[in-house]
Amino acid sequence: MRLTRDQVVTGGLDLLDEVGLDKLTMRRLAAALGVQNGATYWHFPSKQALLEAMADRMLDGVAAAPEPGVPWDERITETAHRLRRALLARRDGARVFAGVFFPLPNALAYGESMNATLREAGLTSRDAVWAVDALTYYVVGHVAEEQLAAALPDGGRPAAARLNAALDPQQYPTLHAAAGDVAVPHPREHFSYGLDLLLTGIRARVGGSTP
Amino acid sequence: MRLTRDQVVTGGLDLLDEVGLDKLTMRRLAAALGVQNGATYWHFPSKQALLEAMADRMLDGVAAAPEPGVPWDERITETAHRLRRALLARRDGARVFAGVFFPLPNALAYGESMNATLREAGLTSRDAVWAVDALTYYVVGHVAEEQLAAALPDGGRPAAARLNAALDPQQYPTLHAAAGDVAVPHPREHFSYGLDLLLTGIRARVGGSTP
DNA sequence: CGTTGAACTTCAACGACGTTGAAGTAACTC
DNA sequence: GAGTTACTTCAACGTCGTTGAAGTTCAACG
Repeated sequence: MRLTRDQVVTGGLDLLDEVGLDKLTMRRLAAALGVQNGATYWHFPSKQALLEAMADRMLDGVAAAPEPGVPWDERITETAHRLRRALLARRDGARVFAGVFFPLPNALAYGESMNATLREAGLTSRDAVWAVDALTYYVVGHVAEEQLAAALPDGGRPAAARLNAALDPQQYPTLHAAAGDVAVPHPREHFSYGLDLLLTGIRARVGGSTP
Repeated sequence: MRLTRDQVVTGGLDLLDEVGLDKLTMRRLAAALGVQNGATYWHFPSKQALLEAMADRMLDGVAAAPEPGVPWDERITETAHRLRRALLARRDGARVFAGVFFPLPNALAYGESMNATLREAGLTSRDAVWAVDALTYYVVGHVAEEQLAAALPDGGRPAAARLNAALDPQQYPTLHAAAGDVAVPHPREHFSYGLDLLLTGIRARVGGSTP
């Protein structure tokens, strides 16, 4: 059976879901594809190149088709949520994405969509680029932590216990008091809160001077 | 010559500066410490445990001693900049920090400092925790990218050329137009911009209703 | 001082990993 | 059907994190 480049990417993503990024191995991938070890190296020069292709595949459909009547801040919110869902859809998706350096087509399309929306809203070129950066760092960081928590053993019980044991009320009074809020039961609300902080900041830049 | 736990951590950080995270190896570390391969495993059960200790060491002094007269938003800004400088001070510092799961003493002290300041400012317990999360994701993400760019070969020239080649003006018009802003010459200003977006958002939550 | 037990190191190995290259096999082209 | 390209197999190289048994150093105690 011959392999396709696309089959390798798909197999990589399926294997990622199954075993996680740490156990995602070229040998394991070859085995999952029913092929010998070196075979994937015909389609990708290195594991890193494969991971980049996987990352870009994950971002399929994240770039928003600009809907006409929707205000800019809702479009930003929608795209940020789309990116979050795309990363969340695959095990360790955020870590895979964060490990990729070069901007690939879907990532560029995402950046272009965000950037264009912010330019329309009235930001300068420089401010738009920087605002997209801030938004993206936030989304990726948040999802990475979501997925980390999801991957903890026993639903995070031992980790939570270890944290509570470390939270000495003398040294860390407000954290100790907030322990119930740290064990997050509402990830989507949590995500939206930080996203809204950024959006409020951007709105202030838009509403102010437009030189 | 006997080893100390602290010597291993210090040696690890020095080696990190010298060779970077990818080439930071237990064997190389042992060699740098003038010791045989297995020796470090007496002081740390695993490489991950050593990395956690290194990460916490990096955060020494980041938690702000609460200065009396300074308003809350300036204290947040100051602490965020301190975290950035601490991560920036070591090669791949942000990546090392991001790879650590459990909150260690200095990380907890940082969280407590941020959280306490936001509680004083008037945020609810839940909002304070979530706002600290957003701030921290932003700082770590930003520094990770700063250090990634700093580690590019030839000062990033080939990477910038590759990016410009990929930035088709038809598909990515606003990104293409902003190409000059993407090659960031002012990292500190860039950092402050995103940080101010978040602070503006937090100020709006503080100034509004305080139920 | 001499001995004992703990603290620490050495040494050799295990299994797994990414990657490579020579040799083989299948598929398309003419 | 011959030849070339496309792809796979197979065996290996070097490196990695980690382990465990055996050795060494050191401090404390009798």
